[in-house]
Amino acid sequence: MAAKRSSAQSNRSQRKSVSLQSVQEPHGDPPLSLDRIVATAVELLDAEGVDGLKMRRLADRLGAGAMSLYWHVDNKEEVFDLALDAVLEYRGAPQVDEPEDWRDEAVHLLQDWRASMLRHPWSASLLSRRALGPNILNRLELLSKTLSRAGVADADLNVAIWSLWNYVMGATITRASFGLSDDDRAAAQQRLTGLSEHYPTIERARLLLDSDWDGTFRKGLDFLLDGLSPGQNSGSR
Amino acid sequence: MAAKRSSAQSNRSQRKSVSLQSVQEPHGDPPLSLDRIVATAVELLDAEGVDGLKMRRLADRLGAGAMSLYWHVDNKEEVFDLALDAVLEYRGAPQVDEPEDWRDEAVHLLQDWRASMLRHPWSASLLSRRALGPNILNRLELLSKTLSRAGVADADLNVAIWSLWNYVMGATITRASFGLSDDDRAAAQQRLTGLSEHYPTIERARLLLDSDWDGTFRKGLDFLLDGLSPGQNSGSR
DNA sequence: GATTGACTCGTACGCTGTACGATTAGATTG
DNA sequence: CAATCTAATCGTACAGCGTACGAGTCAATC
Repeated sequence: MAAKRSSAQSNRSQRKSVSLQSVQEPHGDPPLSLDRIVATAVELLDAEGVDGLKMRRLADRLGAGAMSLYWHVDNKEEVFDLALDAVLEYRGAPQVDEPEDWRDEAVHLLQDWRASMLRHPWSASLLSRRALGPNILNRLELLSKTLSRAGVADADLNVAIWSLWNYVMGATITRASFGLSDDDRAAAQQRLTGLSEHYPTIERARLLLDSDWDGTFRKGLDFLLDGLSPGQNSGSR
Repeated sequence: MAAKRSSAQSNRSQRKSVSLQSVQEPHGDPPLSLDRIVATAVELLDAEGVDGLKMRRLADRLGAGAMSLYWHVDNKEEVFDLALDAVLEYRGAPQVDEPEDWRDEAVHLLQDWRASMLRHPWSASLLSRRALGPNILNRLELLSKTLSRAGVADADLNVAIWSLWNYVMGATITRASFGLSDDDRAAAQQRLTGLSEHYPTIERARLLLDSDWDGTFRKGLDFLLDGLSPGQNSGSR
């Protein structure tokens, strides 16, 4: 009998980030591993949402017993944390050292961030946990570097990063929680029409109705970047 | 025996908004009511967090049997939705019709929004549910009206509202999930110092460390408002 | 007095996360 | 070779959860 390794290695920050790519066995039941567990958890979350992830079901999908998971993982919470970070791996081109347009670079970084999360809508609702996995930190570092190279002073970097982060996270959560499906839009329409008398301005703005979410996100992002770069020529680009 | 009224009235959008104020009985066990249930749920959430809210405990606090709650409420989810909206009631002065500085008004509205949620940190983690309660809608309407009176064209209103909403929600969730306590900050410090080699720019920005959250929020908000009001004089104010 | 409808609640069920300890298989050691 | 150790798996069991169901209470109405 061995002492569960959990406490010995539950130092999660040290554990190398889990990749979703590398797990592709042809058939049979390959041995359990953290990578397989996380990859399957992401599958399950994609298919059934946050409430659909149960330890027994996860184990079933892996062809394993439920309790076998606990050798690799401390508890269910950790599965969530790992799944969230796994989904946030950045697969973009490594930054070059040429100046390039920093603004394009920042926009691309942030749009990709949002898109990655919207591909797995459950990830937005997990954001409230204080999990700074390596992939999140990596994205933050890339963003910081971009802004820094753009000439943002170290003293202002904090504000700039947080503003952009906040905007992206808010937009993503909002987008993920309001429907991606047409049914949801219909429901929203239904909800709002009855109340237009109490909320006339909301109705005038056509809030929530036939919105171009991606375009709205982009426009707002540009506004924010305009504000953040007072020196630049803040055209609408 | 009566048919549960649930389905008949679970038309939540019609139900008048629940107030936290009005529930103050000296002692004894006043009869159950939706107001009391929601108010007590908020208490319990404040004290124990999201995971601390169990139907049995909620009922205990109310001096009632667990199943009695289900006469007033469809399920636990609805308790969450109602608690979230209850906490978002706006207690500010009703808007006057004088012009006033629209920018100050908007800033005040958004700061109050954030502050209201930070007073109940669990509320941030509930944001991912698509619950547009009356109090949220009311705040959105106020914000819309302010922007509209400031001269924002109806066509741009949608973007403006969502940008501000996204920013505020992102900031609030981030602030609520990263620590309010000193222990949390110490932990963050601990986490980051080991990794400074991998994330040098993050460290230079002193991200997450001894940050003035309120000030950062305010500054970023100003940047966003600068971007949103291209016509105005976009001073640092 | 009988009936009704609003409201309360005890019991029970299915499901959850996971503690505990037995079991196995492979490597290491004498 | 046998003995021992370590990593990994999993069956069983338990406490706690949300809530379905139906019986119970009480005031208002006929």
